[in-house]
Amino acid sequence: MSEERESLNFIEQIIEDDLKSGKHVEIHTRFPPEPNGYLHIGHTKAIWINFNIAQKYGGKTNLRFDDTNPTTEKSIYVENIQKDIKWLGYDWEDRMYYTSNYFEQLYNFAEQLIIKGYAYVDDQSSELIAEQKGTPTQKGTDSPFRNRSVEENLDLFRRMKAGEFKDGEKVLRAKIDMGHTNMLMRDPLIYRIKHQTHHNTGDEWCIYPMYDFAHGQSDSIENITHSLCSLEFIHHRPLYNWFIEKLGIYPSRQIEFARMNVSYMITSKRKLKKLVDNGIVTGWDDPRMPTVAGMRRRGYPASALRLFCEKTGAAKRNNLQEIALLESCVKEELNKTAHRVMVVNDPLKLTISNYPENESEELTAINNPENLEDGTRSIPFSKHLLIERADLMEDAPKKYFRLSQGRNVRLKNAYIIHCDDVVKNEAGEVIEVLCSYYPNSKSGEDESGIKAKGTLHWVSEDHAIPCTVREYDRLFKVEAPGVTPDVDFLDEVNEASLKVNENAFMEPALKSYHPGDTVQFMRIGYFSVDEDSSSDRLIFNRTVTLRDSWKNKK
RNA sequence: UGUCCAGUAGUGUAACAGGUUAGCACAUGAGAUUUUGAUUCUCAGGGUGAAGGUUCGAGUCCUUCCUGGAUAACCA
Repeated sequence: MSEERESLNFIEQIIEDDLKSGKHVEIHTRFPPEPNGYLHIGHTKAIWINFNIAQKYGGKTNLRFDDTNPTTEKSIYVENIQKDIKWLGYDWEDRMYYTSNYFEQLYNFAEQLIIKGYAYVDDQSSELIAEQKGTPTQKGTDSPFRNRSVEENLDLFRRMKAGEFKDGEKVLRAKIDMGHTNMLMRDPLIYRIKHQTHHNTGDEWCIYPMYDFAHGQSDSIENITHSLCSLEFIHHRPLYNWFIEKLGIYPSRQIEFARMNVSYMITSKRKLKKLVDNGIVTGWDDPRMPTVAGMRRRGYPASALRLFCEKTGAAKRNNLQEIALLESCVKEELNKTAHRVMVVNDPLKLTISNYPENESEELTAINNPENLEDGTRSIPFSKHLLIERADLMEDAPKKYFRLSQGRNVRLKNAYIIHCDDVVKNEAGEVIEVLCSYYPNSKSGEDESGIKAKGTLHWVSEDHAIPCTVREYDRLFKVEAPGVTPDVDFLDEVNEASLKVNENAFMEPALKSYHPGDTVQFMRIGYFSVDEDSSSDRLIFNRTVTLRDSWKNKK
């Protein structure tokens, strides 16, 4: 038996090594979002890495809200983040934590640091402190308050906690090295005063720890074995380790991976918010948004997002994933599940001259040929139909498979028809197509022996139901929006990212579909029923178009 | 200009401790099948940033260089 070795990403390699060496017997990761915005495609990768890797090695993943800044955090985000993670298919079981629940512990850690002579209270302004930091090429200078006694530091810090000082009056700093090549090691701030109500702890605290003095310790408190974060935190690792070492607590290990970027999308919470605030999109869940909520509403299945993460993997180099791969994952998943239905977007009348007036018949359609268990449904057929205007061409080239005078086409699930003539208005536009049908060419029982190269979708005019189709396109017209210097990302917005079509007609069976259902409009694309739909008018969001190799040949 | 990280087809990602023609996916092109010009299937093109060195043998090790990214918030 040739055993193929499964290829591992660099994180899995580290974990397997740790398991093999006995460093760890169980893997424990965490996903630590800050509740100050919605989750987006970039977070999807972070979620996938953290949950998937633990799952793979039989470990656990905690959800932890990294909420150390009361200014920007809100419980509404806490709710939505949970909803999005669950929808993505991941479960933190009973392990949902808040960094803010560790405030007492964190405070004690800070006192310990002071007692050990590793932290001091600084009275200087933020401007002065910034000045003394130096530059990457220039060493910093010591604060005049750097050598306060332990007693004085402790007293001051306790009074900070007690609320004796105003915001910005004092800070607690780690005492490391103002000449360090890593600027984060130049006596970083670890506590600041903020007289502000916190979404979780209310007014209990007026001092809040900074990220660097909260994250690693929280990992340690939760016994996180591998703390997986994005590359931008790489410079923080020495500091992360420094606190763990000085405090003598459980040594979680920080490992950095490259965050995922996707072409034509942005993942900056600030910029995303601007799109919402400027009314460029209808909200955080607008189907054009790269947010989890937006993609869900667009009709992207969670399984497609997971597949996308899997296919793009985890590595340490900056990357820009092509949106085509994401869309290919979406289509791969939807191809397995979506019912094939018929909707005409740009209707043109088609009359079958030799079909009796005022009569109709019910034809049978397979819901999904990729999954026969989904059964069949019936579709009404009659003399007067609507077809896609683009499916008719006069004087068509030989390679054209659709309708043209004198040619045959198959009407999907129905009959083969022959195009006899077209009717035009005064402006010379075709307003109706006249055809005749071959009664013995009915789908499933075709005895006509006639060949038709093309197959068209259609609806019966008298039975069709008007509906709205929102044709979404990419939100930005450049591959990497928001990164070109001196270019406002708002100028890179694709102004034609949404075209609303109120003139579409759907087959009647679609009436029984509900918001969130995603179907395939045959020959067009995948569409998801939007939550804005009402019982008398369905609204569809275009999820993604089908591949169209004809378009490219033209 | 310090420090750190990274360079494998168009885009991503593999190649387990140096070992056959550098694999896979998407994208691209050609063809077959098809009652969706979809799906499916087959085939093709195209790659180790550069130069030296070590070695029987280098994407992998060493040296130098080049390129890209990160990095100076009382944000996370």
